[in-house]
Amino acid sequence: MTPPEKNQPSDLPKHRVRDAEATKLRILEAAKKEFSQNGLEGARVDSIALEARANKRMIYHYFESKENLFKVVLEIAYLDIRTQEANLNLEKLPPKEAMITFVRFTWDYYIKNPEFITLVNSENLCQARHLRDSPLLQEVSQKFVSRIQAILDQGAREGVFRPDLDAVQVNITIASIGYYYFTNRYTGSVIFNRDFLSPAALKERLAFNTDTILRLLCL
Amino acid sequence: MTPPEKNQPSDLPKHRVRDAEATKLRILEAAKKEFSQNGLEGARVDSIALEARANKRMIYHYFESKENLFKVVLEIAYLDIRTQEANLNLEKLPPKEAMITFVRFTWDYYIKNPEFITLVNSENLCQARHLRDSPLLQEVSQKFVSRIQAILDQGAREGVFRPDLDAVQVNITIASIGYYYFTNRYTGSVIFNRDFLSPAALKERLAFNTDTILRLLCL
DNA sequence: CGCCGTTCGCACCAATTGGTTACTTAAAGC
DNA sequence: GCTTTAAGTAACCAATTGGTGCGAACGGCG
Repeated sequence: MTPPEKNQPSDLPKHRVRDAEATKLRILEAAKKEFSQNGLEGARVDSIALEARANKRMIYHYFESKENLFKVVLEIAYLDIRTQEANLNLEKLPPKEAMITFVRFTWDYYIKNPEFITLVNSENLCQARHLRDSPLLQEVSQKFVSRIQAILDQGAREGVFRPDLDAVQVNITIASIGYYYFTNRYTGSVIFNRDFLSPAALKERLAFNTDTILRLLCL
Repeated sequence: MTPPEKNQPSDLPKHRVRDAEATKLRILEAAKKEFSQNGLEGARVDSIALEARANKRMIYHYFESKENLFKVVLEIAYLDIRTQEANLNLEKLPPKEAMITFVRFTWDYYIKNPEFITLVNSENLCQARHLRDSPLLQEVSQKFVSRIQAILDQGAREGVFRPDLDAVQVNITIASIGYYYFTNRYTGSVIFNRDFLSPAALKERLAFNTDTILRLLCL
C-alpha cells in the first residue's frame, strides 16, 4: 500500500536538502518562540532544535551559544519593529493623525507579535547585557526618536500640540500603556476578573489609550 | 587574642537556636531576592538556601516545592502593596489630591520594591498559573478597585473629574506608566542613551506621569 | 530526667542541561 | 569524476538541578 499523501512528493525526506540559510531561519524562528515562551533560562536548546527540525549541533555551529542565539533573536526583533515603524511614513501625515497612527501601530504590533514583549522582558531581567553593545540598534533607535520628535515639533509649530514635548517621554508613555496591558494580561485577568484579550476589551483599551495620548499632546 | 567583636556574644553560632518562624522568614526573604533577580526558572534553590543561611532541606520542609515557594513569595508581595495602598486612606483626601497621592505612591512603591515588578513579570511569563486560584488576592484586589472607583465617582460629582471614568482602565494606566519605565530601564537606557535612574530623570518622569494622569482625569 | 515531635544537616540521587567529539554525506569548484 | 568544503547527524559528557532518605540534636512537656 502506498502512502496516502502522494501530493507531497518526498516531502519531509529523511535526508533534507542542504540549505544553510533555511536552516538558520528555522532555528531563529524556533528560538524566538522558545525564548519568548520560557524566558532565557527556561528555554531549552533541545526544544529549539526539535522545533526547528534541525540538529542541536547546527545551533552551536551557526550561533555559537545559547546566549548568542538569544542576542541575535532579540536584535532581529528590535530591528523589525523599528523597520515597520519607519515604513509608516508618519512624517507625511498631519501631526495629530501621525501620532494617532503611531499609537495604533504600537498597539497592533504588540498584538501581532506577542513574542516581542516577553523577549524584551527577558533582556531586562538580565539587565540588557546582550544588546548593551549593539551600535546598530542604538543608531536605529536614535533615528526613531528623531522622527517622533520631528512630528511633535511640527505639531507644536502648527499649534495643535503643546510646545517642548520630549519625544522620549512621550514614546515611553505610548509604549507603556500598551506594553503593560499585554505583559500583565494574565495577572491582570485574575486581579480584575476581566478577559483582557476579548475583542471588546481590546477595542475599548485602544480607544482609551488614544484618548490618553491626545490629552497628553494636545493643547 | 580574643575576637574583636565582643558585643556579639556567640553571634552566628555553629548550631543556630531553633526558630521555625525566623527560618521561614529568612527563606522567604532570600527567595524573593533570588526569584526577582533570576526569574522562576533561573532561580536556584541552593542559592536561596545559602542566602537564607538555612539548609535546603528546610525549604522543602516548609514550602513543599520550588513552585510553591514562588507562589507564597508572590502572594505576600501582592498583599503588601495592597495593604500599603489601603493605609494611605485616600478616601479622606479631596479626589484630585487623592489621585496625585496614588500616582506618587505607586511610583515610590516601584522604586522601593524593585523585586515586585520582576516577580510579577515572572508570574505573567508562566501565565499566572500560581495565583490563578487565590481567592484572598482576588478579594483584596476587588476592594482596591472599588476604592479607586469611589474616588473617581466622588471627583465626578464634585465636577473636577470627567464622568464615567472606569477605575480599572485608570488604574492600569497609572500602573503602566510607572511599571514600564522601571521594568524596561535597562533596554531603555541603551536605546535612549539615558540614565533612567538618575535622581533628575526620576523626578522628571514622576512629574510627567502625574501630569499625564491629571490630563486624563480632569475636565 | 527521659520521652518525642519538630527543627535541622549531610549526603545522595535521578534527570536534565548546555555544549562537544567524531563521523557521515551532500554539493560546489575544478 | 574527484577533491574539498560545508551541512548535517548521533552519541556522548561533565556539571548542575530540584528534590529526598535518614539520622542527629534541640527543647518543650509530663
